[in-house]
Amino acid sequence: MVAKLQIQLNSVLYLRDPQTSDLGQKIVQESIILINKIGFESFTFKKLSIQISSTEASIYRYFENKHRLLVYLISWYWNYVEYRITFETHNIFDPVEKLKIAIRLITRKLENDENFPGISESELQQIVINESDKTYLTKDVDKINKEGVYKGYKSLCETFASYMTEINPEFKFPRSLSSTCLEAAHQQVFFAQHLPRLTDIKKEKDIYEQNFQYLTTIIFNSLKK
Amino acid sequence: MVAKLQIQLNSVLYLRDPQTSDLGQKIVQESIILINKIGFESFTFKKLSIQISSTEASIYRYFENKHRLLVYLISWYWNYVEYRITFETHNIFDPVEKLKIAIRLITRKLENDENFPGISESELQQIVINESDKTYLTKDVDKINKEGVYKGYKSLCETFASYMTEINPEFKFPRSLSSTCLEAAHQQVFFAQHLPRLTDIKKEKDIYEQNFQYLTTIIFNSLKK
DNA sequence: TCGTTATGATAGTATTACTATTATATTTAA
DNA sequence: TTAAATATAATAGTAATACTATCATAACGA
Repeated sequence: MVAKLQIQLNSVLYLRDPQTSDLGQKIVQESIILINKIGFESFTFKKLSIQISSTEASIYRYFENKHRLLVYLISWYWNYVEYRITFETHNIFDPVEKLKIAIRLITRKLENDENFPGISESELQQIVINESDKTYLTKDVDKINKEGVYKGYKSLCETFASYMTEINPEFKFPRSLSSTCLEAAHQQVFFAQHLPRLTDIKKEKDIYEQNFQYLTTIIFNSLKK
Repeated sequence: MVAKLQIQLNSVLYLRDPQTSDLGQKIVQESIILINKIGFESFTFKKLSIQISSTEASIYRYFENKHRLLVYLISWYWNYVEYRITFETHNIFDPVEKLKIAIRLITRKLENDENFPGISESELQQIVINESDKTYLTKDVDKINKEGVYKGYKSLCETFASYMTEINPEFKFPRSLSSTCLEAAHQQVFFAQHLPRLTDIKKEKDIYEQNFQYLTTIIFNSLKK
């Protein structure tokens, strides 16, 4: 591939676009590593600034606060997943096939993608597993939702729902089933890693394959007429 | 009913049992109201102490920190739900019936239960919707899990799973489907309230009835042989 | 080269999440 | 009934957090 790709994100997600400067890219890159390492609660701009040999004030010029930075990262991830789905389902017309590809993509262990240097997709995926729900589980969901912050996730959810409706137009809960499964896709991995009694997925075997089997089972059974 | 009931919780959930003193009960009661009002992130022991005309230090004698208090509240809730399921399924032997009763109980809007004065079940249910995932989405899940903090939730999950296995012993994912649905039960309400494009449940109609229909559909379809 | 913009350096503030100490009130046990 | 134990209140203190503000300097672009 020759052309450079870039995930274009809604400008409400940042104060200054981190993709346009060295410091910005460093903030994104290193925040992924640091959040993964110490967890979002313990993560602070102060600690990050030390990591990247910059200052708190400089980071605040890019992101309003650490929650916004998390939303930015998670949003990048969902946009990336949707781009991958679009790419992989191109020229495929059977909705069952398309849905399977999409399920595979949300359950697969991500490898780092050379098309997007500076972002470690595999580490980012772990952040999605551990922290993504915190993007919306906040008292000001409504406020930041109005700004359009969750567009990427909604769009992905609608993509899934549209495949489901194609498969069975009578099915009454395509969006609910999509959001439930998008959530389950990372939740089940979290449970396998930390609370094994809440899942049948065994971390000794291939978590991702089992998760794919699980989601395929419930989705296609639910869609049966 | 004459006998007084009490939900007996694992003693690792508190430093001093709040059910044994006036102050303790006030802490629990008012924390439910305050967390609901301002959200868990903004909630502090300082603010709570003002609300109940006590002091921060006194609250710290009951709970190690605010996260533990949240875990206590959510744990109380799941234990309560399991008690209700046990009660309502008593003398019922058809697993399909039992599962339906259980689904009804996790999707129903709770009314305040006179058997447990001092706890507003309806407000607590809203906390479950908004904050419950934060009990385990923390860097020290493994540590506090070892202490047995999540026993109530696991037990409830296993109850659901056991009904599923009774219905279809070949079904491979009873625990996963149970945890997915327990999570979906509050997630879908949250989405209906704040991110409607992620769900088919409309907040204009009866959220709880729709949610019951949704979960019943996917559970029983998934369990079909 | 002048003006704009980005970054760094430094300082400051209110709040948070505790811990510690002491005084006082209440309960219980001998 | 009195002494001892226990619970709570009152107060103070600390390190860290989540910012905001100011100013100097470096780099960059027209």
